[in-house]
Amino acid sequence: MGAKKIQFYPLDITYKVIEDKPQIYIFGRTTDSQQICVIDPNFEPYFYVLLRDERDIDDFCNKVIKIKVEQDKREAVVTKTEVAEKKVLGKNKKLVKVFVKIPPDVPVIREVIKEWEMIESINEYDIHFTRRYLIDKGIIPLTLVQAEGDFVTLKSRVPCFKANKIEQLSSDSITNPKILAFDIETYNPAGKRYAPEQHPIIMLAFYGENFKKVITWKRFSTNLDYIEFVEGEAQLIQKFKEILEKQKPDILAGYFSDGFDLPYIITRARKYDIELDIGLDHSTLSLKKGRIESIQITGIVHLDVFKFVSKIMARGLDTDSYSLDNVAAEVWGERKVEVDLDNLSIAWDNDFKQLEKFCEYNLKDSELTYKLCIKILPNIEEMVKIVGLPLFEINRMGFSQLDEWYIMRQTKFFNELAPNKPHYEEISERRKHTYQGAYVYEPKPGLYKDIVVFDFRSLYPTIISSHNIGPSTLNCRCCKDEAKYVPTEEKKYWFCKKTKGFLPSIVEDLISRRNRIKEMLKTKKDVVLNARSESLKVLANSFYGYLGFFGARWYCFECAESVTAYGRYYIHKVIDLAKKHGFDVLYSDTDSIFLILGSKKKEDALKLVETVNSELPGIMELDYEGFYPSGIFVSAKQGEYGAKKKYALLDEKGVVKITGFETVRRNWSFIAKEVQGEVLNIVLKERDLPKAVRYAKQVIFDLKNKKIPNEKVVIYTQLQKEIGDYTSVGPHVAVAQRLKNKGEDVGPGSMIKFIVAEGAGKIRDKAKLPEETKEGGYDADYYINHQIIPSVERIFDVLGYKKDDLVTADQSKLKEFFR
DNA sequence: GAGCATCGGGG
DNA sequence: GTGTACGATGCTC
Repeated sequence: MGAKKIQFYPLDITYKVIEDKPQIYIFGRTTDSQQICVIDPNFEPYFYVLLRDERDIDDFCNKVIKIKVEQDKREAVVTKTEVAEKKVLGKNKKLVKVFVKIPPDVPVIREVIKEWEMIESINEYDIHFTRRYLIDKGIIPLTLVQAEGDFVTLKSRVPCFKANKIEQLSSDSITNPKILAFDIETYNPAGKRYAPEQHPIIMLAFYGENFKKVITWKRFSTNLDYIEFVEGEAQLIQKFKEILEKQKPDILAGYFSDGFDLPYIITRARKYDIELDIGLDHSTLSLKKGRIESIQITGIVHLDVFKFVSKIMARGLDTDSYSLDNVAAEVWGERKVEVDLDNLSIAWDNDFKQLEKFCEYNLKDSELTYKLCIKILPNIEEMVKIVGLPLFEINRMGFSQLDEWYIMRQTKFFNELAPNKPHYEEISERRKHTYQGAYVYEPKPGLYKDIVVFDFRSLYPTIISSHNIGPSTLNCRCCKDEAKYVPTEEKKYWFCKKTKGFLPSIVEDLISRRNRIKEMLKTKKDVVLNARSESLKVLANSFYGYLGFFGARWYCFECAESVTAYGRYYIHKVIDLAKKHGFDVLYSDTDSIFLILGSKKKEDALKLVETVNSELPGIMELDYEGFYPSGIFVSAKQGEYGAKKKYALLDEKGVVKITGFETVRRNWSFIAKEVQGEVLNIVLKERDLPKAVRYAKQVIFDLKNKKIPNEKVVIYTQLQKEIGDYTSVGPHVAVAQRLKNKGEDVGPGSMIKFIVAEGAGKIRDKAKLPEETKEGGYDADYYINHQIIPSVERIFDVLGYKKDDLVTADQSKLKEFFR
């Protein structure tokens, strides 16, 4: 045994229990590009126990080793105990490391000892076995690992190698993992809910390097060679399996495929009793009960591109919709094939010639998904290498989780014991706890020109690092006498000056690593380094949020409160300096400051940044963010609480950037969205206020005179549950009820279209189906008062125009406001 | 003003 | 899963 050595890049990891022993399975590619599964049978599950009194350790070990719990014809036992030393909130403590046979024994044994009097706490009992393995072995997915052992024969789609030794070899990364993107189209008659139980998959597209394919099962004549016809849906699903088997991708990419494509395929496959045993270990895809969160394929990394885009990249994108179409358009200006999907089902039933176009559409979606995947993969990969968890998991994590698991990995190097996750009562307790947040300098609502914007580079991380903020350094005894208090209102916190804390060390390291990379990036452009820098930034910037996140293991309310206190302190410093230099401060929020240039020049603003930076301590730095020729600041809802983050800016390229306006969602009528966008455009680009007012008034006038086509006033709302289950009946529920009475199939998921029509009573009484409503039959007053006015009210409010002024036909008022 | 309902992504 | 929890916002009562 142990004769052979192989080197490989891990892609996916799982474990199996075989003969009452856990075995780690690591799937990856060898250095010569062969798929492989490396099995490590030598890792044991364990957890830690901290006793109230260290003198009880022997006693505890003697007791715990005797535990036997019968369960499912097997026995959960403690196999051994070890004494370990670790830091618990900065203090060295002796702990007992309790080993069990298989991972599911951990909760069983924990249940037995939970109430023991001598126990202070039980820790690290809820760490998934594979994650535990990666951390303890120091293995980083996607980078070079060496295993010693021998090949074994097992039921598997790839060669298996049993390792008796395994180690991280270097940080060399996998190159060109094979990516296959896919997308399905389903039969979905217009307005009907998605019903995977009823409606078939009619098209399936794949896209990869040198690979394009669309499978469909109604024949039509075509010259497109990538279209392949099969006999029916069952064969289409078989093709799905076949193609995966032949192509052997490392990564299968989809867009919202956790939530749609794969669950749909699974549901349909079940109908035909097709076993979706596509896992490299022949494991079958299945749906778990309840809310589907993710779908994992053993050995093949299923990436849901949408998840990463919407969770991690979201802030870097301007689009407020993360649809494939919008995201692709923003990332590189490419759009989907334009088709009306409502016609797909019609074409499927009647007009086969039309289907070719839908195949092109289908392929294009998978192509966009593929390209998007290529685009974001460096970012996910770098995050994988920094946090140290598998691609599949990193793909689906949010900021707090990424931070938490980054910290978890660091515990090994700092020899820290991980605190437990909070339980129900603790969470609700934490949720109640609030503290003073960031400073906001309220803007005076209005239309402005020549605005310069500055912001602090990584304000909160630099504060955490330079003030040593963390749970273990909070109000330390050693600095009590000469404490330098955090500038909170009551001076109640200080942080240790003598010993660097665990968390601040981590943040400092993140920042300095990033700075080194940024230095390198100055001399050469590099996609990977850039992605690494971005990942480090994301982790560092999320730290403050993590400290105050109710679900965090390293939650520290006092720390979060201190971070914002320092933040307010520093931003005030800048504001004071700006004023001293004669600038008018327009707006400031958290770490950014908007100044009005007035008679000054851009150069003066740049000079101010320099001056500020020369006076800031350490690594803290103010950046020049940009110049905007025009901007409108809008007051928030009537309340006194000012206009928080509600503004639209016109940048130097003529692009309007909107921040904080009520997200115009699909349950707004088209006309409301249209009016809001157009009014902002006129105001910012043309600065022609009378024109904006005229335009809005015209629309209102047109509504009154029923000149707006019905299609622009349709509101779309989705039914979420059975009609009978509603306690409060909204307009769409009332409409749905009538549809049902007519014998239509409506239920959870149905998209209800309605128009608020003329008539008496509540809105729900007036809600009518579009086809029931004659052209112009809508309730103009409703649309004016509940759709148009709310969408532009605040904008006009700023310009000194009240909503009544919009509704009255009196034009004389205009002159008053716009001379 | 609380609490219930919906959106999002996908066809 | 060595498992608990989406987050934000609007509408109705």
